[in-house]
Amino acid sequence: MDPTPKLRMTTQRQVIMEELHKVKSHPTAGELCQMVRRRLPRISLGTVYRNLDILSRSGLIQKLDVAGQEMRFDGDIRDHYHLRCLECGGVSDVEMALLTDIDQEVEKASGFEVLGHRLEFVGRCPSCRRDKRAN
Amino acid sequence: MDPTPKLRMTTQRQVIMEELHKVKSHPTAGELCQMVRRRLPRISLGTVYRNLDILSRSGLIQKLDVAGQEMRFDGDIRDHYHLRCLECGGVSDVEMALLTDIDQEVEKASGFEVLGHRLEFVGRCPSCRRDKRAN
DNA sequence: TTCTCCCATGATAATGATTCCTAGTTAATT
DNA sequence: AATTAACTAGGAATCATTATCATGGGAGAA
Repeated sequence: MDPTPKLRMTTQRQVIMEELHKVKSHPTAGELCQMVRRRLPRISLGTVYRNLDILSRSGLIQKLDVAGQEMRFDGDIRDHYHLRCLECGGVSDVEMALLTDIDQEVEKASGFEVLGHRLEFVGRCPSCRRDKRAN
Repeated sequence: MDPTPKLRMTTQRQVIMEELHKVKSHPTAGELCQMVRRRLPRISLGTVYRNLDILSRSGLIQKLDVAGQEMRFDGDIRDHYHLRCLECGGVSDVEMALLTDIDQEVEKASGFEVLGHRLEFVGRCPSCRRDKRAN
C-alpha cells in the first residue's frame, strides 16, 4: 500500500543511534531515553520508541525481544546469541559460533518452514557471582 | 522465612490444569480463561493468572516466556524447545534432542554461571504454508 | 455440627511497557 | 526562501499483568 516513507536523519534519531552504539550493554527503551536525555533533555519517550522501531526495521540496529518484560536494543547488527543474568537482569553477548545446521534439521523433522532461531542463556554474571560470595 | 503455604486444590485450579492438559497448543492466560469459562463461567481472569503462576512455581505446569508480548503456558513440564509461526502466532513443540553441552561451553567461555538456555525457532507452520500457496 | 482459621475467589483498581493521536516543527528539495 | 512530507513533544489510550480487598468456603478442632 504505502510506499516506504523516506527517512530523515533528525537530531533525535542521530543521537539515539550514537548513544546505542556507545554501549555494549543492551539497553531498554527507557534506559536509552535517559542516556539520550543527557544530550537532548526534551526528547520524549515516545520518540525514542518510534525511532528504535524505525531504525530496527531499516536494519541499522537490532530489536532484541529477549525473555523478560522489556524489549532491548542492540547496536550490533551481527547475528549473535545472548546471556541474561537472573540477578541483575543484564544482557550480555555470547562468544559462540552460530548453530547453522539445526534450522534445516528442524525444518525436515517438523514440516515447518524454519526461518531462524533464537538462543539465549540464563545464569549469573561474574559481577553478581562476586557479590554473592560476599554474603 | 515463610514456610510455603499449603496448596488447596480448588475447583478452579483443578479445571485450569485439566483444560491446559487437554490441548497441545500453548495458550495465553486469556485464551485459557476462555476455555475454562466454558466450565466455570464466573471465573475471573485474575484467578487464572494467579493459579497459572502458582502451578508453575509448584512445577505442575510450565510458564513459557517465548518471544512476543503475551506469556504462554504449557501442560508438558518436560524440557523441550518451541517453534513459533510468524503468521498465525501459534507455538508448537519441536521434536529434537536437547543441546546438553553448550551450557558448559558457554560457562567456560564467558565467566557466567550458566543455569540453562532457551532455544526457539521461528517460521511458518504447515497450515499457514498451505494457505499461502492458495494466494 | 459448629466454630475458627486461612487460603482462595471475583471484581476492580493499579501498574508498567508500548502505541496512538494531534498540533506544531523541521529537514530536505526545488 | 518556499514547500511539504516526515518528524517531534506531550499526553492519552491500550494491553497484559499484578495488586488490593471484601467476601466465600473448605479443613480441622472442639
